[in-house]
Amino acid sequence: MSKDFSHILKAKGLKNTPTRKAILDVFPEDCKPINAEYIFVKLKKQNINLVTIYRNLDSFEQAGILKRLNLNKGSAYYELVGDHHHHHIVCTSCGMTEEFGAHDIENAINRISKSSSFNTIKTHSLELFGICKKCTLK
Amino acid sequence: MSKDFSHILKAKGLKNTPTRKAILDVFPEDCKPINAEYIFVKLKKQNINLVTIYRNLDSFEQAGILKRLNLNKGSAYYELVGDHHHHHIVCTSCGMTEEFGAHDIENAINRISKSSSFNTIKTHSLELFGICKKCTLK
DNA sequence: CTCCCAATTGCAAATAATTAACATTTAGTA
DNA sequence: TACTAAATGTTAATTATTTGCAATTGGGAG
Repeated sequence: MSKDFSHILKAKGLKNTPTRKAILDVFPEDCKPINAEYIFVKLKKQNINLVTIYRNLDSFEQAGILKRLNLNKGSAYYELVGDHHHHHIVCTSCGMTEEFGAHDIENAINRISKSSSFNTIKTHSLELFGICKKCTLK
Repeated sequence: MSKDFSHILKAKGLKNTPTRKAILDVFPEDCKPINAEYIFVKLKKQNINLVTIYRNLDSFEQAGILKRLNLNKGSAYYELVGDHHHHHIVCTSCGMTEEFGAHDIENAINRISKSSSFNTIKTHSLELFGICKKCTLK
């Protein structure tokens, strides 16, 4: 039961192609971040070109459907823009990620945005890096 | 009048080579982040190989002399690890960066680190992205 | 002070991630 | 149904970074 993106695409002036539907359907509801290669492998039966995936990830980010993350993993990871804003903790050993959200951090970021010399702050990225429990035991 | 890194290198078990001194001397005192290419160009008279720069940036990061940043710029930027912990606001139009620091954010991050399922949090990254005043006027 | 060796560097080539150019196809409207 | 801008496929180029290996060198042992 995956989300229907057709009306969102239309609203953003993007055509509703089978390829786009397939790519968006790969994104897990739980917001787990994935990269272009992951989508490519998942859809290899459908013979979708990797270049097309890159282009669409970019379009979807512009359209506000996806958020691009900096997880220090060598490639760009994306997640669905959901209703709850959150950030990630990344295990630098196994790559596992976990979400967190915190109102006080968002409030502080908003305050800093206002006091900066920038006119507009569009987005921010916040990631924590460490070693998860499983990797600590190894 | 640049900082003397020789004793820091020794303490970290790294040899004190002219190449390393030259690379570290390129880093501005004001913590402005720079990338490998920037160092390469600055030192082109000294004919230092770009590969050597990459290798040393990595060594210096391991040694805690440099911090690697995710500024969404396509290449990795580094800055000297100074006494004052801070973060960056990046202009997505011209690339200009500005620093900021905030105790409440650091406190919140420490609290989240403790409440996460991770055993150890080693580092974090926080960046704001927006449009600086100059670029807004264009 | 000299020798030695692991660490460092240079060089060439390989990888990995992403983007560009251009021809072909197709969604969605007229 | 026909048309056109947008989307896709294909191939090749670019950019950032890493790897393997041979040559060099910093800095301690003797």
